[in-house]
Amino acid sequence: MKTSNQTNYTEYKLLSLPETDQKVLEIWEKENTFDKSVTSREGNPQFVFYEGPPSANGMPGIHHVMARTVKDIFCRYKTLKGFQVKRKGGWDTHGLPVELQVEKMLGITKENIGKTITVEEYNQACRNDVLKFKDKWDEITRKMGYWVDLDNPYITFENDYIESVWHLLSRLYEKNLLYKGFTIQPYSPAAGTGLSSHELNLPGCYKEVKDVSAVAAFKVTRNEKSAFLFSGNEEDVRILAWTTTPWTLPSNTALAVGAGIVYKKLVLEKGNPYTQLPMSVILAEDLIGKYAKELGTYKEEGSYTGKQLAGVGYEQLLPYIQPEGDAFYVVTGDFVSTSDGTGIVHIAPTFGADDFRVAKANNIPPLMVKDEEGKDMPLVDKKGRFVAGVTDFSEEYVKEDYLSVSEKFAETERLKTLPEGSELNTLIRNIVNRTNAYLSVDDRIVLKLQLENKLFKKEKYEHNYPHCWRTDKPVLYYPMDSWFVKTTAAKERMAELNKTINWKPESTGSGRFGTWLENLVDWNLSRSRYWGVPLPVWRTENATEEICIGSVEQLKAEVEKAIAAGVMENNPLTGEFDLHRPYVDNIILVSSSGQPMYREKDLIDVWFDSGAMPFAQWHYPFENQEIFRQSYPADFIAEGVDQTRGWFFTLHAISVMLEDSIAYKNVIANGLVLDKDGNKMSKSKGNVVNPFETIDRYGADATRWYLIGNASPWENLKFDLEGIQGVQRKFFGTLYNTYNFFALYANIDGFVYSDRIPVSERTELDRWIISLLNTLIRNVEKEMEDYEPTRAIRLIEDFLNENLSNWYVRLCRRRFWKGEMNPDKKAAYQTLFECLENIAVLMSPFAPFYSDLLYRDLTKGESVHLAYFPQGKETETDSALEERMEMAQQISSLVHSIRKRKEVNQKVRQPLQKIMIPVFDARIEAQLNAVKSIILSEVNVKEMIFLGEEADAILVKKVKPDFKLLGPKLGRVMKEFSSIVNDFSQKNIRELENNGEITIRIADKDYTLLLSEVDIISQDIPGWSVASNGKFTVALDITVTDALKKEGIAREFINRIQNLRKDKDFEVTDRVRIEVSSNDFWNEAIAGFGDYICIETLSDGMEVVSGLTLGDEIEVFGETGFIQISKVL
RNA sequence: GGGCUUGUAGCUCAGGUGGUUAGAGCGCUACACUGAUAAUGUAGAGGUCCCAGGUUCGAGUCCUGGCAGGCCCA
Repeated sequence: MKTSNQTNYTEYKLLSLPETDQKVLEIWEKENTFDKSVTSREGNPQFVFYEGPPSANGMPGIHHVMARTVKDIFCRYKTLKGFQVKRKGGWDTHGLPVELQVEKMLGITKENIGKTITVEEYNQACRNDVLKFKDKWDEITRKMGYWVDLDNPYITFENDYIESVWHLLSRLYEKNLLYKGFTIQPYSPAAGTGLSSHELNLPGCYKEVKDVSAVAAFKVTRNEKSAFLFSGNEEDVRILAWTTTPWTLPSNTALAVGAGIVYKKLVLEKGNPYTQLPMSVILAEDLIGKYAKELGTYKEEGSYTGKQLAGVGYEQLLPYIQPEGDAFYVVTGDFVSTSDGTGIVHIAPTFGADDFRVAKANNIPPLMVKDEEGKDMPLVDKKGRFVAGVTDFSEEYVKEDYLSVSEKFAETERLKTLPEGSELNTLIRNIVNRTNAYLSVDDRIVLKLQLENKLFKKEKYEHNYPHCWRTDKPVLYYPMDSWFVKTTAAKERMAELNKTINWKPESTGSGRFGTWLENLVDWNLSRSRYWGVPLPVWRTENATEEICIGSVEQLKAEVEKAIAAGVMENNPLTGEFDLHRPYVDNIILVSSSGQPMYREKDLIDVWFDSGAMPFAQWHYPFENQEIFRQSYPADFIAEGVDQTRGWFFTLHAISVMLEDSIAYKNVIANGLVLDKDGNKMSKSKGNVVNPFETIDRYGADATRWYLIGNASPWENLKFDLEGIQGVQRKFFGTLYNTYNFFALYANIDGFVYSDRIPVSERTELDRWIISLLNTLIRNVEKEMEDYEPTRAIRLIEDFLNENLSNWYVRLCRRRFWKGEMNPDKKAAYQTLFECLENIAVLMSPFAPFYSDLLYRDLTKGESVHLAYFPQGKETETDSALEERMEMAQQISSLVHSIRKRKEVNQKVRQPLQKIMIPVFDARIEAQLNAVKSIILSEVNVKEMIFLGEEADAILVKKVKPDFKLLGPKLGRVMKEFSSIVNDFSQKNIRELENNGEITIRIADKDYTLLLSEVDIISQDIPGWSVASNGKFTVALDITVTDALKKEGIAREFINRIQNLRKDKDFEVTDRVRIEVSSNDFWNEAIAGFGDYICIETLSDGMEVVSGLTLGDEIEVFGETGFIQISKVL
């Protein structure tokens, strides 16, 4: 009897993943495991990972756990593979969200900055606030097991970081890739400020408003380009374009059509609906119905695609100001649709982003005038008023909402007394006097069009329009000064290099990112805010001279020059200084001609900050040049798919433009984490998952495993806590049980892993699971190299659950608990040990805590995270063995299904005599023979018989046509053919088998079916209980002979005795004596199988005692009696 | 409106290059097992593969067009 007070392998009472987390975290901290995982790879090739910096001014969410799990998995995996993986952490600290949060906290708006609070105080508040939740972030980082170096992170607000960013900007500047231009942006004339897209997305910004809309009729100029539009000599052909902002019509310089849209020319019988002057109109075919009333009766004369119309010129609609350059013709634009309007869009490049873009692409100039300083400005000033040149409406607000009540009153009075002299004035006077109400500029412009035969339709139109959240007044889209990075200059190169990046999923790279690159516009860097990296450009007031600063050193020198020139008094860059506003704004430099230069007030887009991190995290090029070169570009990055146009883009753009290189070789763009019903998580819905609670409750490993295992990271994840519970139970529970099973018996037997038994000397089952293990190792490696973590996880799960636990351990159980230590037992221990050890390594990137505990429990050595990824050995892989074990599983399953049929109803405990399997293939027969004993013991049957040719006659067979072979050969008669084959009689089948072919006649045509073109399976064996799964057919002999019955009874006894041992809390190793009351029903069975029962139940003896009434009452096949079990001391 | 993406069992997901019984897990039902036992096994029920066309002898898979959800952008 084996006694063992040494416990080599820790046994556990229950599985608690949160406790495991705690325990392992303590060990990691004590042993500096993370450090070691990096230092132990010193001198090995590097795997370069870039951390996309999170912003610590908000709490971490479950989606951050998702993103960071993805990052962590590959860094740990590559460490296992022997790479050195340094992971420098980082914090993103600038940007609008920070500012807005601070403003909310302080109860101020942007207007207060510089007034009730100084820029200095404001920025200090931002600096204090931005790392507010750093502790929480550090905590989640630690708890989730994300290994990243948080001791030396890069922080984007630090001077060193900013200096590197400046350096990059100055290099762009030197390459002429940084310039000042303008772009159309939302602008609030009432507030006098531009609005960010974020501000436009504030709730309540978009409002339903009623504006006057007009369909204007643009008169086509008759020339060779437009000749095809004209039929009569005097025809007046007009292009109809719709607008909801008539005030932009004086700025019109083009008309846009959709290249693929079909347009019609209609000759109107009654002419212009307002003036009745003869007119033909052009509009989209799809929209003709909308204007039935205005069109009246008409004759359709021409049909053209937008493409054909492109290039046709027209007369300027409202010729107040002339453009500089060639304007007033039709162009195509991809944004044109036929969902409303006329299918033709009026283009005012100064007041619409699409307009600006399409005009620029077609070299059409915007309508501009010169301001007092001689600079270009649009026809509307920054207060929202027309310039003087728009004579009819000079200095009038373009939107009624911009007028105050008193202004509106004064204007109304003015309109009532407009001087006579024009038809328009008279009309306006009359209307205003009649209604005694203000008449908007839009209304009056429409009136003017109407009088001039240029209006086709007007109506009040209700639509959604953005409003300024401060003033509640409508926003204008207005050209604003901005600094740009000329990304268009590198567009092709970016697209080209993008093709060398391995994107997961591929479609994000080629689709979302690729098409974005194809349609790239210049990168607008400017932000008119306070907390961010200041644009390092200083300019003279007349903008003739400027300098872009690329280092602190350079700035110091320039300041010294300025001091020498008397522009500045002292140098603020000595001692401690800050490169933020307002300090840099106070620096005035001097130009080479001696004029003072002031800093351009803009901050740069925070996305530039983060995109600069490959350089700036090392304070490159001012320090760490060597380190930078070694860690550029990155091998791997991962962030949410929402970063496609964010970080993924800015990294790529900066790298391509400055280094002509990609910034990252592999990138995973992970999807969103939604709630379990597929809704976006939001505070207002109250469906936000708290990652701290989740991890505390289920453990980091189960959470990580679930996040990755449920679906590929780039799919959206419907996050369901029940899913984590499932992972906990199914995977970790099984693993824990398997380990505990091993530990229990290994401790009893005093097993210690040593002297590896060659796999070739182990049993079939051992060799099988080792073979699968090696296959698993290779496949996990393949998936991980392919950045497919989900597939890898599923492979591990499948191996553990289906193969190791459900088959290997279950079938091998008795090898572990029977008898003394012997080579077979040792082989079983070694095999199970090897499986568990390798699982620990394979799973460690995903479940870093439990895997480490398991690994340490098994090996008594160092952390699993210092281990190396195992070799998937071909020599220990045996695909024939894997195949035949699968056959064994299938056949066992078939036998089980027969046993439990109602008409059979024989539990597995009842031994049965034989199964028969029809086999016509020698190879398969050999395969089955090799696993025969496994099948027999699994299904508790004594013999397995193969029915070969000799039994041919009694088998009922079925023929299955091979569609893949026959389809191409037969073509359209395939269907009929297969139904004939399916209906083959046994005689037909025999003929096919004997002759190797058979002739089938369909529609007077003969077809030859070859034996090789069908699968023959035996479907039934008359008189037997049979089951078939398409591949195998199994017959079970269900006759229970007397001898089998006795053996069944013996096994019932074993069962009862084991139960009682358990009930009585006997130790697994305790030996017992048994007495059973005498009963004719079972005495013979006990006599015949007594030794067997004793061996199975660790009994020293079993006696039948007449009239025994001591012990426990038992029942076997309906017969009752008593059994007494006593421990042998 | 555009780009990308998803739609397969009640739920979460698999389903190279088209091939005739469409799979797994969870859940459900039934049964078995009882020295892995707060575990385990087996079987069963459950599907217009979002819809409509098309290509094909044959479509969950390929093509076209819709519908619905999601993300990003305008």
